[in-house]
Formats: sequence, structure tokens, C-alpha cells
Amino acid sequence: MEDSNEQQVERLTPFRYTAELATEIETRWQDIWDVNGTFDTPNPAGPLGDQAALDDRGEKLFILDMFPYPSGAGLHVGHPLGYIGTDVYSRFKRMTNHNVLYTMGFDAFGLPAEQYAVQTGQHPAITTNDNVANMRRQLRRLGLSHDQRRSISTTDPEYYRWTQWIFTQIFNSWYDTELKKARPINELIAEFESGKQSPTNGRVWAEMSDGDKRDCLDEYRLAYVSEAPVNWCPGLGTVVANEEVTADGRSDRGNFPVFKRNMRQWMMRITTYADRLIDDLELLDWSDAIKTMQRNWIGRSHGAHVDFDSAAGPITVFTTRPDTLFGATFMVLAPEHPLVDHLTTADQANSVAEYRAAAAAKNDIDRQDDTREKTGVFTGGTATNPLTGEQIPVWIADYVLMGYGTGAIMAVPCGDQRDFEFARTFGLAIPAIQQPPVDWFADREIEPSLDTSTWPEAFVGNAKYVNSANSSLDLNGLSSVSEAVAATNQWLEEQGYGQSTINYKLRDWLFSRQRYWGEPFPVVYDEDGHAHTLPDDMLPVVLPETDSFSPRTFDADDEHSDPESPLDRLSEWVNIELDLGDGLRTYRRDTNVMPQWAGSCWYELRYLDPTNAEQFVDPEVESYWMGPRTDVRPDHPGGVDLYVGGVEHAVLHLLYARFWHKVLFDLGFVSSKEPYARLFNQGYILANAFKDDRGIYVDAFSVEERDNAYYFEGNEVTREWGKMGKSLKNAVSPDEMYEAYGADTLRLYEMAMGPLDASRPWETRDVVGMFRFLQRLWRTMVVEETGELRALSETADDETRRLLHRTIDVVRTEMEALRFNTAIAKLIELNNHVTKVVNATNEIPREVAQAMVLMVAPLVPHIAEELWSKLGNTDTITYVGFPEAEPALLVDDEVEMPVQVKGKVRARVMVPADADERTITDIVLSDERVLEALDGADPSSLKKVIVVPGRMVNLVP
RNA sequence: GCCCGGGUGGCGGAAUUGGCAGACGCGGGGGGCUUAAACCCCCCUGGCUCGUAAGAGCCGUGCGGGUUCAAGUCCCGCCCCGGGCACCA
Repeated sequence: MEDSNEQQVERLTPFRYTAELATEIETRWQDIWDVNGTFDTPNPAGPLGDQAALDDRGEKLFILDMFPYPSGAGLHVGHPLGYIGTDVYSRFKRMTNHNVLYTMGFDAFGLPAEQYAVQTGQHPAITTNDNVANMRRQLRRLGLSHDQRRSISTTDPEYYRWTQWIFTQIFNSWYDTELKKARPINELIAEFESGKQSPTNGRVWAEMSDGDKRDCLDEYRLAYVSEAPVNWCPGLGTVVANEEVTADGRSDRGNFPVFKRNMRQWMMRITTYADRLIDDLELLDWSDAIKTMQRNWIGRSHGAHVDFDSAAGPITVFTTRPDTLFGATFMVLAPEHPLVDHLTTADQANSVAEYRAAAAAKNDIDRQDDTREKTGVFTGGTATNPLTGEQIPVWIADYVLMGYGTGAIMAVPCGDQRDFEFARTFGLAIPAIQQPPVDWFADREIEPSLDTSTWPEAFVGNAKYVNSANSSLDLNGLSSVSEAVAATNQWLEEQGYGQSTINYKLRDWLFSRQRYWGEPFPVVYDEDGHAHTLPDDMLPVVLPETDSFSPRTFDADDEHSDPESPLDRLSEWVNIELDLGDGLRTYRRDTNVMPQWAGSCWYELRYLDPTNAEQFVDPEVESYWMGPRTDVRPDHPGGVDLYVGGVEHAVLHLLYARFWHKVLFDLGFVSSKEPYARLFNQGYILANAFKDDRGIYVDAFSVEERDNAYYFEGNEVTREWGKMGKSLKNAVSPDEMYEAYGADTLRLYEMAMGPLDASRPWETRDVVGMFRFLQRLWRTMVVEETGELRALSETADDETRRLLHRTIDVVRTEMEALRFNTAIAKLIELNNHVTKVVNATNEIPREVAQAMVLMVAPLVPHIAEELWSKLGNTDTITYVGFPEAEPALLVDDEVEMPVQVKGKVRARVMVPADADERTITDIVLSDERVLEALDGADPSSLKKVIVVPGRMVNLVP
């Protein structure tokens, strides 16, 4: 009987590096690592403190992944891209004398976990635990070098106890605008009592009742309950934060419509930190793209508040261009503006009411989706332009948003495109107040003129001011916007018509959700409805058990439904008797839960000291791992040394976490002013997805390609790129890859396929290239027939040794810079060379074998451990020093230099490596092929001879 | 519309401060081993033209200009793709 191929291979080379052998090696080493606690990292103090171990390790380094939601679907090969990258880097750093903190937790509260639970009918605690366990298993199989002792889940009561504690700290703090930092609310009370400052509501502290004092303090707290317009999402049955609403007015989870509604909700006063959140971006080693997104989201703009007198009292507008006030010929208020009623005249009442009703019926999407046709109505009322003294008409229009600035604008049609369009539509005057430059007219192919009826659009920019003077202010003749703004602001402040100010797009953070699967608020309400946070010894407030954990959701379009928190139903839990210091009283619990983001706002801090029962983190431990590295640079803010994750958290998680961290910094709990000193955004793994003619995704693995077209079950389908995922029916699971090649090959392929920050398409058929490399590596050291270590020779030939050291040099540099793809290419080149040596001699030089194993160890740790032990070592390779290049071996005696004639390579000559320009020139100009290439030109009278030593020579005849 | 990225062989991608374009891998071709095949090993592989051949020449990094001895890299003007923001006063 004939053997199958596999049987033959098995019989002839039973110790070949196959998927089966890889799996055996990998699972065995994973067990050894676990048993030995190989990746346990010592702290300087506390429960995980170990001074002896700490002394053995070098400089500290905190490497962090954005932790995942433990989704029920499990991992596909796209998920661990970043994790493999951080693992390789962590392992490399351990080998270059660093004490590396590297672990992984689970962001297990929130909508996805809850929706999965609702889907399966299982309690979210059960499904979450299952999912976490499954994910731990999948990540372990990848060989990630996490310190398992430090892994947390946000759903552990021991963890969310501290999430609740931080909430109480925030609640019991206020922002001191003088010192520009958060302080305990008790210090504010002390200042009110001593008279050092007075409440901003204008009342006298000593004369206020206890209840009034509480109300007054609530105006200051960094966490507060407010009745405010919020985003109500009936489809999810909860309110959501601004950051969770997409540009087209839908929820980022579930894609349901979102409606603006006034509701009583918890808010976080993140706006008080707007300046610091923008300014401290300067201190961060983050990409400009992410910084820009944060800046845009916070949306700081410098301008002025200006009051326009009217019959209904002063109308305040915010403008960034007070210099254009002379051109303000009308005003526009948002339809919801409170002064509209008072301004509207009787004969305009009907049309105003009609317009306001129409605007109210539209949600934000429709208002923005508009074809940009300007609509609006005249209120009949007028206001006084403080600079010109003219009476100008007041309109309402939905292009002015109540949610930004003051909800009212002064319209300068000649200098603002929106106002220009509005004025054109309704035939309002457009006087020019600047003389646009000649070029501006030329570009628009019109004659220069101050008659704006010839202008196609508004003019925005620096230009000479005209018609801009009154008896006490004269801008005419100025030509820079900044000068004119300064002059106008000064005038406005002197005359009491306004003042320069800063406006932000950022709103306070809506912090409560009407869901079940989240952290309960550590808050109770007394009989007067005042909120009290619970003292430390009553934490955690454990999420109560219930079968009815699913929230009430509504028809997604039912704007007028009301949220109904699942916790509301648990009256036995809601109503309690407590002694909060003034005897046993009846209280009512808060029935909201915190948003998904709460747990991820501080998890990196808990990794530092995960088992500390006394504090959320020991300050000594925090300062060791996250304290400012002023030795690196004087303005280093402290924080995680390397944070790797996707760009999708640019404004959500990263903004919230920075805010919480800054509060904790202000209150003295942490020494770092930023949580993440360096951020690296990894790319995504993309995969082909295919749609049939109904636009439905078909199984990508059953699609056939013929003549540049794609077919599924005989029908042509269209190809598109997408993130890998279940919904696109193109997910490849890591288990398939383990089965075919093992985890080391998967790790290597993901690192080799491109730079870590680039998205790239997955190609299963390419994976085999990395598998072949590992097979060859294995074969250079292991005899496939016997499994024995190949014979070692004591010395390498000169060429091999030089190549080895050049490789070490490059691999170190590339690993350090997270360019694992190029490091791998160099290692393959070295291995290809070594394969030739081994083929010729049947032995491998010991120094080469050792260095190669050490260099691949961060990338493919299992095969490296196995080879390392075959080479006679008994200890793990994890903490062995990474090879260092011998500088003398990096320079050659002779180098080949290309010789160009007029920039084109015509010849190559060998020159001594240390030759200077003179010597090189002499050698080059006496070379036969060079003379030939010069084609008869006289080498002694060349126009130019450019010599870049070690690079090239260029001759210009 | 504005702000970020990006565009290099059949494919994924390499290329220090401007200095030999296409490293490495996949795919493709040829050879060796084998009764045969698979595995493995060795060689070739951007396009075009000329040459029996060794080889030689020309073109070539989205398009069009420019700077330079020299441009994938720098400058100007466009086109396309991906992402973010979007009536923000």
C-alpha cells in the first residue's frame, strides 16, 4: 500500500516542524510559563511588592493594550494584531534589561455584553464570565506574556468598588477656577463659611437653609444631576452621550435614531477641564491626527460676547469676528431661543409659531441634512447694533443652533458665507466693510467693487477695513483681522457692550444610562431629594440580582417614550434604611448605571496594584510605574509608556480617561497628569467581502475568481474591502491558523505583513511563507530524522559572522521602533544564508545558533524556548540578554560603490571602506569601465565630481 | 466644503538626512532530489526593445510642471482612495 504524503513525511522526518509539533511545543511552554509565573512582574511595594526581584530587573516600562469587550463571538485573526505587537515589544524589552508591566483585562460591562445576554436569555453575569473565560483561553493560546495576576474585569465587584469610589471623589469635588484644579468640596464649604468666597448664586451662605446649601453646592460639584437636553435613544431604551451620537444623529451602537429631550440625568463637568485637555495635548507623544480630533471635539474658539439692546432686553451673541460688527445688519436667533417670544410682533406671530413648530419637528439630522437652502422668518422685532447705533431686524433660522455659543448670532453677510446666503435669500442688505484684494476679484472673474451685489460669495480674510468707524472707534485703514479684533474688543469692554471670551464645543459628559449591566451609582436620595454618596465602607454597591435585566426598549422612532431603568423595578433594593451620620433614615437608591466608559477610565491604574484592598492604587506603586519621566524630557507628563489601540477611541475613551486622570491628579491620588504618555494607533486587518445583487454579504470563502470577476454559487458578486468580522462573513478564526500552522506562525505572519500602524488585507494563502521560515529555522538546528540537536561548530566563517552582526544591529533598531516587519525580513535573510552554510557543512556555528534563537524569541517565543533548551539551556529565554552587535564587524574593509554619470549608474568599483573623497575620486577615475562609460570625455576636466563616501559617486562631464 | 492619512511589480510591502527603486514574503517560471509526485534544496522573476548568447539600451514609484549633479523622497498645481469633522457663528 502506498503511503500518503503526510505519512511519508512522518516516517522519513518525524521531527520536522509541522503544525502538530508546533502545537505540542506551544501548549507545553504555555503550561511551563504558567506554572513558573514567568511573566510575573514585581512592584516596589504592596501585595505584589518584591524588592529582590525588582533589583534583578532594569528600568521600568508599562506597556498597555486597549482592553477588549469580551464579545460572545470570540476572536478572529484581526483582533490580536495589536496584542501581538505589544507582546513582541514587551518580550524584546525584557531581553534588553527592562522591568515590563504587561497584562490584559476585560471591559465587560456595557451594551454589547447586555445585548448578547438578552439575545441568549442568559444572565449577563453568566455570559460575561463565559465570554471572558473563552477570550482568556484564546489569548493564552497566542502565547501572550501577560502577568495573569494583574488581569481584571470591570465587572468584578472588587474592581467596580473603586470605580464607584472614584465617582464619589468626583462628586465631592469642585473646580477652583483660580487655581485651575479640582479640590475637595469640603474646602469650598470652608471658604464659604469663612467668607473667603461667596456662592455665585449671589446669596449669603450663612443665611441659607441646609437644603439650600446642598442645592448651592450641587452647582459646583464635578458630578451633578441636571435637567438638560440629552440624547434620548428609544431603540436602546437609554440616553447616550454626545460622543456616542454619530454625525447623522444616530446611536453609534445599534444605529438607532436619537432625539434631543430635556431629562434629569447625571453629568460630569468635563467642560471645566477643556483648556487643560487641549493644552496638555502638547505634552503627549500621540499622532497629530488624534490630537487634532481631540482639539476639534473640544472646539475652543476665541471671540467675544456682545450685547445687542432690544425691546426684550439685551441679546447676547458670541462671535469670533467682533471686527466685523460694523457690517452686522441683522441678527438671527435659534428657533428655540428664549427671547423669541418677547421679540415677536403680533403680525409675525403666526409665521414665527409655524416656523418654530416645523423646526421642533425636525431632529438634528434633518436640520443638518438640509440641502443648505437657508430658511427663516422675521420676528418683527429689532435690536440695536452697538457700534452703528442702527436698528437691525431680528430673524429666527434653524442654521443657528441653540446648543452652541449663545444660540444667537449677529449676521455679517459680507464676511460670513452663511449670513451671505441668508441675506441673498431674503433680500437683506449686504454692505461691504472690507476691501477685498484685487486677486480675490480676479479669481472670481469680476471687477473689483464694493458693490456686493456683484460678489458671488462672502469675503473672509485679512483686508483693508472700510465703512468701519463711529465717533469713538475707527477701524478704517487697518488691514489685519487680529488688530481689528483687539481694537473692537477693547472698545466693547470700555463701553460695557461686551467682553472677549472663549467658547467651547465640548459639552458636559452625560454620565447615566438606563440599563442593567453597568456600575450602580454609589448614591442615595434623602426625603428631600438630595443626593448623598455612600461612604467608603458601604462600597461596593453591588449590582442586584434580577431576572428582568433587559431594559425596556421602544419603537426606535418613538421620540415621546420615557426611559425606564431595570433597577427601578427592584423596589426592595431601591428603598433602604441607612445611617449616614444623622441616625437611621429612609433613602432611595439611584437606579441609573454608569456608562460603558466608566470602567475604562482608570483600568490602567488598577493593573498596577490589582489586589490592593485598602486603596485603588498605592501612591508609591503608581509613581514607580506612571510617574513623570523628567529624565526623558523636562515636561514629561507621566503615564503609560506605550498605549496601543485602534483610532476609533480618539474622542470617547481617550477624552474621558484623560479627564478622570486629571481629577485624580488634582486631588493628589496620582503623580502623573496624563494617563497615556505615548499612544500608538495600530491598523486594522481588512478582508475581502462580497455582496450579491441584493446587496447581501455572501460567504467570502465560497467565492471563486474567474477572469477578474467574482462568483458565488454561479452568480457574479461584487468585491469590497471591509474590516474583518462576522457581519461581513469573512472572518478567519485564530483556531484555523493554529490547526494549520501553530501560533508562532500566526504571530509571525501578522507582524510580517506590514507596519503595525497600517491596515492591510488578510491573505490566508500568504501565511505559509512564515511557516516555511520557521521550518527552515528549525532545520538549521534540529536534525529532522532524529530530533537531535544538529552538530555545533565552534566558529563561524567571517562572512557569516559579519552578516550575523549586521543583522543584530538592524533587528535591534527595528524592534525598538516597532518595525517588526523589517526586522523579520532581516532575520529571514540571515536564516537563508545560514541554511546554505548548514547544507554545505552539516553543522551550525554555535554563536550563530544562539544569536538567532535569541533574536526570534520576542516574535516566536515557543519555538525559541524549545530551541533554546535544545541548545542546552535550562532557564526560560525570557530574561536572557538580547544579542549585541560587535561594532568592529559592522564595517567592511572594502565597499562597492556605484558610479553614476549624469545621475545614471554606469559602473561599480570597490573602494576601501575608510577612503576619503580624494582617494575615491582617484580610484574611480582610473577604472576602465568608468572611462568607458564617460564615452571619451576627459576625466581631468569633468564639470562636477560628487562623492558621497560609502554611498555613491556621480560624474558630470 | 474643511482637516488628517495614503497612492511603489500580478499581490502584501522595503528603501536613514534627497544618493544603486522594488529588501523580505506570496504568486509565477526553470532546474536538482524522486520510479513518479509532494516535501525540501538551488536559480530566475518591474515593463519594453535589441542580441543565438553573455549582455546592452530605453522607460518606470497616481497625473502635469519645477528645484537639483541626483527626486519614491523637496516645491507648485491637479486626480483618486481611506478616515475624521461638518450651517460651531
